[in-house]
Amino acid sequence: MKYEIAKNKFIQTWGTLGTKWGINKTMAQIHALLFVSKEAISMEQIMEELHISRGNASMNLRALMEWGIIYKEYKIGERKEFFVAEKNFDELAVKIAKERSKREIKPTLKVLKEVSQLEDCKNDDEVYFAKQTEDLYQFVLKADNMIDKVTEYEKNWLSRLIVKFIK
Amino acid sequence: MKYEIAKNKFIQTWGTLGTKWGINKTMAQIHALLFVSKEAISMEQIMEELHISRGNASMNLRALMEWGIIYKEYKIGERKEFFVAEKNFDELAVKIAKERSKREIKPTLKVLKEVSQLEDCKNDDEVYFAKQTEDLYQFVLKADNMIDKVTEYEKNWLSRLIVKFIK
DNA sequence: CAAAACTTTCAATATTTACTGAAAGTTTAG
DNA sequence: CTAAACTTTCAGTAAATATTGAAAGTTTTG
Repeated sequence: MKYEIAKNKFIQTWGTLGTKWGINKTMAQIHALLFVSKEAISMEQIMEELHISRGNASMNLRALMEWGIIYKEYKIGERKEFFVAEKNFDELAVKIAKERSKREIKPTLKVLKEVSQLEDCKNDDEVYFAKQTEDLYQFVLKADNMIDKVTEYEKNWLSRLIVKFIK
Repeated sequence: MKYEIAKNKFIQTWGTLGTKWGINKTMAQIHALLFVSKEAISMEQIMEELHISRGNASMNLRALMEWGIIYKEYKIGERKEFFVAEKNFDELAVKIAKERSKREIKPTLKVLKEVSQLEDCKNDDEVYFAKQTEDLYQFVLKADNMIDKVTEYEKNWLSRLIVKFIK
């Protein structure tokens, strides 16, 4: 496959994958572009390569920086800002996992805890609801704690996890 | 909190969480409703509780069955179909993980492999692209294999994983 | 076999989500 | 200080996605 075709295909595929996981297409595409770029690139270049507007580029670059998976870089003698992606895979996975935990899992846990504490469980339906939500709370909590634990201080956590599990 | 309020809040929250992970709101809400219901419930009841149309209910029930996380049930003397959710947490997590792997990860792996095989890498950019996509392929492959491995025959895999990791 | 009881389909429509682009904001250079 | 170079914001619009509802399909019953 030719470079231009391959690069474009990669960017499109990563964008599509993003949408299926609740990440907007442009955000995923910008990440893909930076991820395969050896050099830091400017907003101008991003707009051009992805055919997107200045506003779109600006907003999604900010979002990616908030996720901590791309960084700003300054070149001497240049006024413009340039961007680079986090290139370490474990670091990337850790940051995504932590951010999603913070944004989505933890708020959900809070609600699960709330709703599982019913005032008074008169009938079977109420007892069952309380039990199911309580159990779900415990399960999600356990999974989320594992994310915290595994990603906190570990480098190469994925490899270590695999080794440990296979044993 | 009162039962009706709590139940509604749980359904809404689960629906919202779904949308953030690329699952449509109604699908997640139907799942939530069935998940906290002791008895199997009919399409009619689902439509009523969630205020959705017949078509919407029908399509999302089918989707949930394709994911293997809800089941049809028949009651004697009743013409209607009733539905129940998978209530085992490990089973639920396994099915979701496998389905997402099949639908999203494996197709992505295929593309990653393709694009990493560049015809000829003349310049630095091309070499870098090939390296990054190849490394990404390996990383995603490793993660996906772990999902396969962990979910294939194991019961209580999450607990076992935690125990193994903490050791 | 016909009608009743139920489910599925899908074109039209509504809703949600993302994107644009021009104006406003900010920083740097001279 | 102010003009140039650049970035951000956000109201309006476009695109993507989900939902409706009525018609078509299917199964069961008498």
